[in-house]
Amino acid sequence: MVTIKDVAREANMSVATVSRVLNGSGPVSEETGRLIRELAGRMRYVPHSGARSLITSKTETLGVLLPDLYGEFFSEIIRGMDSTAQRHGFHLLISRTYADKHEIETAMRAMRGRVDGVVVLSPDLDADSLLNLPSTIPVVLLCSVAKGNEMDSLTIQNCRGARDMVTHLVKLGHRRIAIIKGSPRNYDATERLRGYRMALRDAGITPEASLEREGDFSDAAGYAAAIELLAMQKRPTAIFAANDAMAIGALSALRESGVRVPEEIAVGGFDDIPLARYMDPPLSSVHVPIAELGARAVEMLLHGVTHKNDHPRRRERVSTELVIRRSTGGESAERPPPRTLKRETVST
Amino acid sequence: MVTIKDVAREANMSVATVSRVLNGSGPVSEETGRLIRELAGRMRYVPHSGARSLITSKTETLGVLLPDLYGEFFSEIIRGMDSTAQRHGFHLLISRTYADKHEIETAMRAMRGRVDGVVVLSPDLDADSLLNLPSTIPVVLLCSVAKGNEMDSLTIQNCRGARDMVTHLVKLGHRRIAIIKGSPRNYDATERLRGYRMALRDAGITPEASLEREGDFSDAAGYAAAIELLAMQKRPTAIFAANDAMAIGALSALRESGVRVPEEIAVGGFDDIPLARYMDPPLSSVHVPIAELGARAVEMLLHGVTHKNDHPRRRERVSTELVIRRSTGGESAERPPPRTLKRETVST
DNA sequence: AACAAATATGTAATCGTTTACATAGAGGGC
DNA sequence: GCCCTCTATGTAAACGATTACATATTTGTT
Repeated sequence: MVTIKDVAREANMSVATVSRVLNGSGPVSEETGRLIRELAGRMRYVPHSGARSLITSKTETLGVLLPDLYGEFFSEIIRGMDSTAQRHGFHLLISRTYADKHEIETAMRAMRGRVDGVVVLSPDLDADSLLNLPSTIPVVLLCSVAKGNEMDSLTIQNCRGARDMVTHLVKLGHRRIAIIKGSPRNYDATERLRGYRMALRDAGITPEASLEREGDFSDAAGYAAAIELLAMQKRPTAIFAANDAMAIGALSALRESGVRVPEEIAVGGFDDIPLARYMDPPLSSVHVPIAELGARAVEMLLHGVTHKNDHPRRRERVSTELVIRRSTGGESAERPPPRTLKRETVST
Repeated sequence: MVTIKDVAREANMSVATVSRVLNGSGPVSEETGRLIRELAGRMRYVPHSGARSLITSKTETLGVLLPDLYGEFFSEIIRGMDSTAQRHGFHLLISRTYADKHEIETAMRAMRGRVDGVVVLSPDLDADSLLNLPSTIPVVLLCSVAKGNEMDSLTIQNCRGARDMVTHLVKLGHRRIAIIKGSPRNYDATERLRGYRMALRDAGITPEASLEREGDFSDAAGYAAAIELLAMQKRPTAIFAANDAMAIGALSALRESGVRVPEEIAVGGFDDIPLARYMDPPLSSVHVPIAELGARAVEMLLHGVTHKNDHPRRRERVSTELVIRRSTGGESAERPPPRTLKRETVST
């Protein structure tokens, strides 16, 4: 593997000069510059980033700690992060962890010397507390807000989004609106529940415990909860699932039970995953700009990395948008399946 | 940031001893070992991996070069890679590129000194040729087979999978079976086309150009192709889409046109993405074990990395499996939406 | 003509590790 | 008591870059 020394020898120059040419630091004669650049190219010299980061104490790499989550959310958030990072010349070191304190801590240490900063996605409410340990590198906390500590955080406008959806249902005349909740330990889930209750109160409706069903963001949970709701004497006329996966599970339960959506029961989800529009009926949801979330997290992190000294900690929130389709029967329903997709879906 | 020197000073020992303790190399007294380990833990010492990799010339990191692809495929393959890598104590450095020669090459160099090996997912047939440059580190080529060079490759059993699906359609009595193709520059697409033709020939049917429609793996393309097929005087009785996204697009075109599936036209896809089973009717497809694909790629790469000297190049292929649901009306149709999902879908 | 300033280049220290080699004391066999 | 072999530790040289400082050459000012 060719090193800077090899190039220097070949060019009859010192390594310092080569380094200066390649980094554009310090003065060099035009001729020397050309020679060395040409030589370096021909010899396929690429600086060893480990060596470089050792002396500059910069790695130009950002760490990403993600819980073991699946599907569209994962890929979208990485896309947002990577494109932003790449635009700034940074790489992404990705690590999946279980969202538990110990694992996160282990992963954090493993990143030492490899990254200039870390984005931690920690929807598990417990996990954030340990993160209070003063980290030596900048950290951005995603989908969770750490209590009174020293890192940036970025969250989804969960409460507002849920409130919008439920208010939408209320406007359609629904009074008995059920919710299929997420895990009580999940930050997003608790916020969405808060928004649900808020919207009901806004409408003068008293939240009712029997209409709040446990769930865990899985489609199986959505299915089970829907079955339970159907068994009630006083059925709800609308169901708000705290995420689309559960909404889809619920839809399939309703279909099996011969319940018409939205005529007998309206269904709304949260996330607006791509398949939402392909459901039958197409699922109304709360759109979350996932890639944007990732992009913004990296931007915040990069600011922390480059302005380490003066970087005021921030708490931001990306906004959501209500997307009305046929599953809630709203008047302004979106047209049936769109012909063009913003983004191409590539199979393999 | 605490270094090995700090620990050594605190322990009144030389850095060599500390290094030996922490790496379990060389002999140390039990007492010294305990002392240093305890101290290192308390001081939160973590070795600087850059420095370490400089001297050992190992990074314990694998690079992953992915085209800008979306959705489930991306996250699943990363999952498979990461879990395997983690099990071997390796990290993943992920970079998205456009699948073009220049970009791939740039990304490859940027990885120099950062990784011990690279997995390159290069479905674009052109891109593989440049990869022939003798890379200094091991490379595993995914979803593409490089011509007569020196890297491992791992592909999907595309041809066989497509053949199985089409044969299944033939067995149901179909004779006029259309295909919605992928890009002719895409390796998976061309192989699936090959499988389609093979199955037809096996059944004594002559492939017909008018039944082979262009597509690009996007749902929009599937929709458009289906519309075209419906406009033919002699409509096909079955459609095989080269991936699920196009199959879903086709389904929605058929629904809009009031064509019953599978009674009037049967539809089969490829990939078996998670939403396939939620379609109406549930979509028959060819299951691709995506996570496994990623896992196997990393395994091959790790073998190349650790047995650098004697590592015979291999060409492997992961097998697919036909999944019959209602969209092809096969007799042994899978039961309606499964109640439990192997993997939990977490929203955020 | 002399000297300062600017330009081009080289020398060597440094970053945080690992590790080959050196050293020193302890134990054992004769 | 001598030598050999362990065991435990220290010393210092790498690894491949960057960069402060030194040096030599050129240019410009007076």
